[in-house]
Amino acid sequence: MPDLSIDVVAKAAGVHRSTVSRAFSRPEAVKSETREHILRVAEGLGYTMSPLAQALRRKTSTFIPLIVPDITNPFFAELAKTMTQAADDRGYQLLLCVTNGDPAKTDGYFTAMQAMYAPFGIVAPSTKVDTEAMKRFDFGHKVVVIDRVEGDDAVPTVTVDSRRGIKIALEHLHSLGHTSIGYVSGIAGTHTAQDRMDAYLELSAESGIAPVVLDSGSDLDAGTRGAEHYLEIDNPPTAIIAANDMVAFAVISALGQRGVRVPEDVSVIGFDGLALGARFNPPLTTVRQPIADMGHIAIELAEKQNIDGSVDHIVLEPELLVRGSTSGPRK
Amino acid sequence: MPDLSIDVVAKAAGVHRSTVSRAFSRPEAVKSETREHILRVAEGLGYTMSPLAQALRRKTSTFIPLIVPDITNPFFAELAKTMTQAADDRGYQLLLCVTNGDPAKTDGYFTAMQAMYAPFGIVAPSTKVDTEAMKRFDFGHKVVVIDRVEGDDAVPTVTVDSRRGIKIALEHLHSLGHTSIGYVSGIAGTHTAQDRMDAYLELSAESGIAPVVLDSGSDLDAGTRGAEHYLEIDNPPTAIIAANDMVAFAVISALGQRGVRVPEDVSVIGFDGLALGARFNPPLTTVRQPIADMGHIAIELAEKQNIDGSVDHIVLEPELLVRGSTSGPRK
DNA sequence: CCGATCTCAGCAATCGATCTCATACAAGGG
DNA sequence: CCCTTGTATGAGATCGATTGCTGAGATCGG
Repeated sequence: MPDLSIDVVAKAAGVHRSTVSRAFSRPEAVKSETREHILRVAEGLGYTMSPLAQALRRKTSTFIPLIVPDITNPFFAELAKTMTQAADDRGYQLLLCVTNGDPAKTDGYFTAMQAMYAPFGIVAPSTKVDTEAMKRFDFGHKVVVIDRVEGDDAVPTVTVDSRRGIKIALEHLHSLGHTSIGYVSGIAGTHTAQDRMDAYLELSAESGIAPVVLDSGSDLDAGTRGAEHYLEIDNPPTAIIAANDMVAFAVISALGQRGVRVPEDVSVIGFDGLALGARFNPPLTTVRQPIADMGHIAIELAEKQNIDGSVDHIVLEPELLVRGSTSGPRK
Repeated sequence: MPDLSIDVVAKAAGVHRSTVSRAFSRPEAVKSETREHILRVAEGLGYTMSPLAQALRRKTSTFIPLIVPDITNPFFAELAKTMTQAADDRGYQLLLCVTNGDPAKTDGYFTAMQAMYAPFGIVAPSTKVDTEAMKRFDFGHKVVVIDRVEGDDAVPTVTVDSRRGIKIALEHLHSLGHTSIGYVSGIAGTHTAQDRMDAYLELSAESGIAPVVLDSGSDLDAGTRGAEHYLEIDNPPTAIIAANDMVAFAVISALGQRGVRVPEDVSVIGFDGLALGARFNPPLTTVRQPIADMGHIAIELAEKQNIDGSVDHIVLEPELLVRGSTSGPRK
């Protein structure tokens, strides 16, 4: 196949390459008759503009990186999915970047994103470290973060109201009759994880209930340890809040292996609202984050900032999703 | 920040830009003394080469697209994870492309990959359609497929031996004492899904057992329907093979909601070996695919083809992963 | 009928690198 | 001492697009 450059099309259409360029990217600048002819010729040749050359010349592209720590984590996978959609709804191409928790890679992606002239990027951080990496780059390229960011109001963020989410979970459990409610922490390091934990502690205190933190670890084994801890307690709670759905899965699994049944013996509620939860055994009751909205909003925020320089911090409302992992306490 | 082009570095180092270029990409072509000086200067300036400009000029890049139908599916997520690693072990940058099952998007990614001068691409197809899309592009850009491909030996592939996997599952179940073993199909359309189903049917026939296909549907609800079907049968099988782990999850979940317990009432075995399975309730016994190997091999195959034009078809061995979802039949 | 205004398309420089070719200088052979 | 050979760097065209500037015609009012 002969390389399809703009010049080839220009020759075929009998015009200059600048005209072809304009036909594509500035339709009003070329007589509509000519334009249509060019477009037709291009179509016939199967021509598409080189995003590379375009980006190089324009010093701006439509590549927008989404930086996530671990695509294997369904939360990020769902985020990636909806963001892909949201991105190309607006004519962007999402580039999924997975750091696997390696800060060096985050750095790499940031410089790559500069080099690719990305107009902006989205970061879903696993740790607070990531946001520090951002500071090492003086960003003409803007970034929006899907999490809360401490001490740096200059970066737009979108989060779900952690406190509200925990409150919803607590209320649900209370209404079911639970009075002793434990907590298993999720991946540490993120602000949201911290916020959820804090909310649990505060809210418990407020309602005069002694908090029972079964595990505050940072890894996926928190669930297993939480379950073990649960068994060691003399008067174990009748319900458990897990910091996120993945932890909830792990808790239920570990509990199950030790003969504790959910929700018969103990209720478990998660936080995230993963689609996967519906197919868990039992289907997971959880606090749903509007993941799809978060994706769209993140992109809107980025665009808005690009245009008028405004920096917003959007906080979304979570909602309760009752499925099968919670019920009244065993009497 | 002043735009960091190769010329800036060249000036700063007091050499011509060609020398800088060579210092980076053809180290042996420049006096080591000069080279080190240039590298030092570049380092100090925080300079990195523009992958865009590089690709444009070289007509080849290190971007390699991985095209998957659905990143939300943990199989593809795990594949993506290991391939990211495998890719940049070899100096490539993996670009994750999600089609969401939309063939039009697949096309889009193919043309994008041409435009980006990707040296090759990896496709993990959801349907046979994808491979047809490939034919519409005459590929100077080569593709390797993670699946079997029908009637087109020209494209390298890597797969797991489906028949062997099903056989392993069957043998495991037999050894546990099961004689009536049902099957729930997975996502249809892929060759592997077809192969697994065929293998089940043939192998059952060979051992003189009547196959019981609980569902042969193509979507994620196959699990639910399979469970319903299971309940309607007079003499239901004592074990079920699910075409993949996700379906196994769904089956177990649906069964659980209907009061059927796994493995007490019925054993269930999956196919994939997802990490998630270890945290399911109960932990899923499954036939493990060496996903990480598949990723590495896919890239090797692509490179090999690029070099000597060879087209290989690698078939990997699956292995049994016994966890908690299988046990002897209830007597 | 003429100059002013407006459209529309061509020209050429440019983005940041690569690569072929040419040049400069050093070393080695006869 | 001159010519060959080789090594190390510089010059400049090029990849595929964009864009400010220029000029050719068309339109229009007086």
